[in-house]
Amino acid sequence: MAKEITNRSEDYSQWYNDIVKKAGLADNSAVRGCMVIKPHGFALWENMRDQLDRMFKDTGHVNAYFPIFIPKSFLSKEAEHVEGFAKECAVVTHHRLMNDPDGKGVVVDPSAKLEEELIVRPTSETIIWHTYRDWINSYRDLPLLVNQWANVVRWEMRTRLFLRTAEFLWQEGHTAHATKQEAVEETLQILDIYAKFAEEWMAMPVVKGVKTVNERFAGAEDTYTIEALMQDAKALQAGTSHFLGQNFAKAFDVTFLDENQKRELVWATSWGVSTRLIGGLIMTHSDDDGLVLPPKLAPQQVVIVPIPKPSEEVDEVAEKIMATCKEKGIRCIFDKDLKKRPGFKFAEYEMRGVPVRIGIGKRDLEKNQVEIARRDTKEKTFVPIDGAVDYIEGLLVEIQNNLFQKALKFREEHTSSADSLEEFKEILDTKGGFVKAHWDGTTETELKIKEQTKATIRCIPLENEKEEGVCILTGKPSAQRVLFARSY
RNA sequence: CGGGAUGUGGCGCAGUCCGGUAGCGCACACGGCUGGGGGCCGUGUGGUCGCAGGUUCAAAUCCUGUCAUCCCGACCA
Repeated sequence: MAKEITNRSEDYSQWYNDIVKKAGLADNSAVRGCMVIKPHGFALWENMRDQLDRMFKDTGHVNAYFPIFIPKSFLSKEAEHVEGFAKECAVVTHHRLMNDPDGKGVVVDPSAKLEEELIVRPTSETIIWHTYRDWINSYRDLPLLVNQWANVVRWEMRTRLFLRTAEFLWQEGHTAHATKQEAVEETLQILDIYAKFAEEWMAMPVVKGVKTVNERFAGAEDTYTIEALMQDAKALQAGTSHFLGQNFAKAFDVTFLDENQKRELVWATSWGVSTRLIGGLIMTHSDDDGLVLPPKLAPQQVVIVPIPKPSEEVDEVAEKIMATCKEKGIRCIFDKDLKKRPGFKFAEYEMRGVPVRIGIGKRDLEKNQVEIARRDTKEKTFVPIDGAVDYIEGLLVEIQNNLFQKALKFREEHTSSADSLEEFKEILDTKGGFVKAHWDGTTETELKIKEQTKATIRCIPLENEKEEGVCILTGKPSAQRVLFARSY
């Protein structure tokens, strides 16, 4: 098969592409900028989706579904919002095809032009707030806590599998509240859910913070973010939660009567994470042998490989282990494929990121043991058959923790402080990563720093210590350091 | 959208400069030998050379256009 993966040190981008393709996560498609998510990649997404969905439901949210098409006029209602997306919208202009009168194929029927063009949703704020106007009349209708799992389209110039595609899958939550405080609390609650999911499920450490004016979502009052650091020391925005104030309530005239019979505008939030998380997952843990997956999200947690091939004795033990795994809720498969040899299978499952591999051969059975190999460290050990599943149960937890600790250590080693622009540039050009530095709080300075260094302010961390200092560019006073990095 | 590179069986590539009717490795099929980290030998299947025009007796090769992918930049989740 000779499926070689480019080394990270050689060409990081190519390494990433190789992992995506050779681990069977996704392929490019016939449509520019769009990808085919393959079964292995989709199974991963399903696990992520299911867990997030549980977390949303546990905090009182419900799912709904809104149309993929948005009337063009809706996007004109909130000026700032539309400005953020206008450049990357797909537009539907016609609703019928016809046979080409000149010969082969089909052409757009010019007589089927739409009265009003439809925009393929880049995000659903507008159509949802148009709908909320009908749903909300009284304070008794609030809060309204709705999420949807959907695809969206943003016509990107430059795409990369999972990280930035023209069409992607995501969830978008849209909530309406009676008070500002409640909406702000909702925004932060979701940020906490995202952070918890990233750290406890993806084993990907994140920094929670608030975006600068320049970096925040079009139409939001505040954008909160979770920022992760990839293995090439570039930052990845992994999820955002927006406090929208009353901007959409005003634009779509969504009001309610409060307890005092007074008509008030509602307060809003929106928040989302996307298939981009899969890109983050890959770049946080994987190595030169392929994908590395955290056990909690891995489609298959354990694979049993018979050595050198299935036999009655081996099968019996394997089936027993499978059954015990199933009882314990461990996802386990047994590869009985006769056409592939063990060495091939080892390489293949390493490529696909299966956290634990069990090898069972005649020699093991004689000693009443199996060989257990872990994907994260490549360590192998022999364990008595009877205790194998218990051992694996503990091992999966250990792998999950190890991946998180390893990633955390990497982030800590790649988080620096800079007190001058020279030092700042020096760090970015050598080790990269997050750089904590003082900033005078203006967009102008932020843009100048970006121009000179290609680094942007990823966020102002929420758990930030106050520290007096001076801006590394202008020397003006600053009350705290902010987090800079070059990013995806 | 700017700059650079690349499109040749499923995958990776050679052939292109200097035009003569397509080749290698892997994969795949069949047979045999094997068997604890991507096996070996043999026999085979599979390609209108990204697409569309043009030049020519003749085009993978030369010319024009176009599409796609990758890398770098601007923009964004």
